[in-house]
Amino acid sequence: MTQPPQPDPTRERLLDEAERLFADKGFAGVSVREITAAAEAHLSAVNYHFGSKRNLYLAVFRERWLPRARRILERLDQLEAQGPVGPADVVRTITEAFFAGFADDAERQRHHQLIHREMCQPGEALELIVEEVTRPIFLRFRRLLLPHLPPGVSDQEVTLYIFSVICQVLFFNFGRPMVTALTGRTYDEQFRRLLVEHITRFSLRALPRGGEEDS
Amino acid sequence: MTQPPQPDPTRERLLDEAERLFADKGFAGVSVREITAAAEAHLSAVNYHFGSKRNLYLAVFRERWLPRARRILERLDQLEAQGPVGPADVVRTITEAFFAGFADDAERQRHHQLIHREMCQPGEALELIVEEVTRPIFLRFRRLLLPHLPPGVSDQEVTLYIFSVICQVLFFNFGRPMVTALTGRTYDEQFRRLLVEHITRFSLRALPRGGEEDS
DNA sequence: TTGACAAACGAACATTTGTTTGATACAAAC
DNA sequence: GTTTGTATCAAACAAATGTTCGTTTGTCAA
Repeated sequence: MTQPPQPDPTRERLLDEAERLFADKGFAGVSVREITAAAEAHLSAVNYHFGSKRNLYLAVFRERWLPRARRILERLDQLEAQGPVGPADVVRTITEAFFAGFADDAERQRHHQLIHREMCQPGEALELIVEEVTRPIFLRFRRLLLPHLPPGVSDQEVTLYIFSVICQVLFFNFGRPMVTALTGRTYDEQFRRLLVEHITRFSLRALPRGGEEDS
Repeated sequence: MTQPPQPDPTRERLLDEAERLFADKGFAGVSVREITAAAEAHLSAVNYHFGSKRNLYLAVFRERWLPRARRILERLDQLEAQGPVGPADVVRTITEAFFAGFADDAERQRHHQLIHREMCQPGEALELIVEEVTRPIFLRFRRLLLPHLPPGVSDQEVTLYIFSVICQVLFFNFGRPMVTALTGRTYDEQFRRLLVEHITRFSLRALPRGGEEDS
């Protein structure tokens, strides 16, 4: 009674294992045979279900990555729906969404590794991401923030501010190996809370204050 | 009279083209044949001079990437040598070093793409980078910053602060495709100056002020 | 001339690569 | 039963992969 939505088990398994392996080793670093073996599917299953290896890669973004990213977007919509909120709520919500808005630690890691790789080597997937996720996040962020900014702040300044907030969230997620190497700390629940706290406070202190802008 | 240092032309050409191609397409995305063709060298030249493809990759980091990164380090040493400086000078110097401390735009792009890829998929090269570059930068940054921080600030807080500054510098460099897609701006001289200005002001406003720390 | 050495070369090695083809199993529809 | 469509399978394809081998070339020293 609880399994009506099982459209195509092997197709789903292929997507799962492909996402895991693509995140781990990149597109060129994984072979179709490796994927099909991990998914316990036949070698030709990839070309049968997706047409080509590259199409499978794009399908991972369309059918796995984007839906997850849209959940982050929804959090901002929920925040916006509940009436006027302070800048602290805005920054904290978006930061927490990136750090806690996933099923488990492995999923969050895969998610960020995938976009990280795509930013390394911009392809068709990055256009999808920018238009469907990044730009909407920017729009909402800006809309939520504007009421709390002094009148003198330019659009450009707001854009750069948002970049500086988002880039921290991204970095502390996909720069994990470096953060761990330099701090010696593992990404346990406690450390994640600390990071959210830090990014929020840091970004709030840096909020454009207006009046001091010249040169 | 101007070419005494030419130890091994083809070896140098291999390193040059390998760096360019590895930065562009990643380790697995480039073939030895592609590298040797670009360097106008023989196919077996890679194995002759470096032993293997992976050794060539590591040689790129050791003989190209690290020396360049050390020049950034030297800028901090010069700043430290010239006596007491304010936090604005510290942040601005390190930011400018990452944005302007390269021969040309292509070199800066390659440089950041290489480390970006290595952070994506940590390998032997990342250990080199962390120990030889990242950690020393952190140490100098901390040393230069400490005199200007209120007494209540913890070591951990300083570490996270430095991360948040550095990650902006890195992001605006290797997140270029996304920044361009969202702002529509190209990375010309004017925009780079604007970014340095933004990161500096943003980071200075966010400087830990002490006294407000609890919970 | 001879010897020694580093570099480049041509050619091949055995794997691995993504993709294609044709046959087979199996279900539901007619 | 027959047909139809979907999924899986074995097998093979041509192309590309990293690496190795033996030879040749050029250069400097004895």
